[in-house]
Amino acid sequence: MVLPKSEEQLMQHLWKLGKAFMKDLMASYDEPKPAATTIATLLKRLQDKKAIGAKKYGNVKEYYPILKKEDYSANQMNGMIKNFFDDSVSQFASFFTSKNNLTDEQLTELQQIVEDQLKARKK
Amino acid sequence: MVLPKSEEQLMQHLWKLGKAFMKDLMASYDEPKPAATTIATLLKRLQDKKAIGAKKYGNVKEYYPILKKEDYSANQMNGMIKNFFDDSVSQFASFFTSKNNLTDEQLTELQQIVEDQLKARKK
DNA sequence: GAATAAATTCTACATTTGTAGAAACAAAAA
DNA sequence: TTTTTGTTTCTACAAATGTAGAATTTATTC
Repeated sequence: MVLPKSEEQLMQHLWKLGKAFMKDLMASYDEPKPAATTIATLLKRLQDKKAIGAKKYGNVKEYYPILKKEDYSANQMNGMIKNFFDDSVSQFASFFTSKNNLTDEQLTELQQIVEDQLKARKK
Repeated sequence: MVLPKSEEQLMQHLWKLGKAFMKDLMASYDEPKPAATTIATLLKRLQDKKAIGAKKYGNVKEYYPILKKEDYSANQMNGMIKNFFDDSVSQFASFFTSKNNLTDEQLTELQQIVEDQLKARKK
């Protein structure tokens, strides 16, 4: 599933909140906030796509994500890797570590992560 | 710069080719190939956006990327990190290494890359 | 219970994206 | 030099996306 930018943004808020009412979502937008009806439209579209669900309380609904952030981002990632790195993870890794996206600390942290990961697999 | 899917796809072909005439681009699409006019439209739009340039040879044009793949993908990547990993590169790295996107070999390779990178910086 | 406020549903519309036909054009082939 | 063919330019249009007003529905407050 690939969502348009505006819907993805809303999903980000909802993922962060876990579940939320209109007002919570509204609150999570920066100024200048979109019109409530704009958010409502996006919520409707996301429901149609089954990316989110809603539980009714009176006239008000509480929304919650159905699509998992992990799944969605893994997807995105794979798309990126495929398109920008010829499906070669190492090429990706190389790019990712060289561009000074990372501070020395982060790089050291990454080293640790990789090590742990390798250790975990050996078992 | 964020490009729509279809334009990005065309950019991928052009990045791979370096520079290309219509027929080269056409050739780089899998079956079922889009209509030539479809590609032409995308080329036009990309020119308007200054993502590509063209040199005229008679009635024919040779196209070349202006937007660099490295820049474009770095952008994408940063967007992903910001949106999906709270701006935390290490969180991203962690996700990235754990998802079994990586074989043991690749992970070892990454380890090497990180190490080299660190070593290079120490200087 | 009437007025107010928030959320929802319905409707609308401009812009962007995906896709391509028709016409014009120029290079190559016959 | 006429025909053919690939390319470009122009035009078009449906679908998706971004944005929101109007009307309606409830819940809440006076």
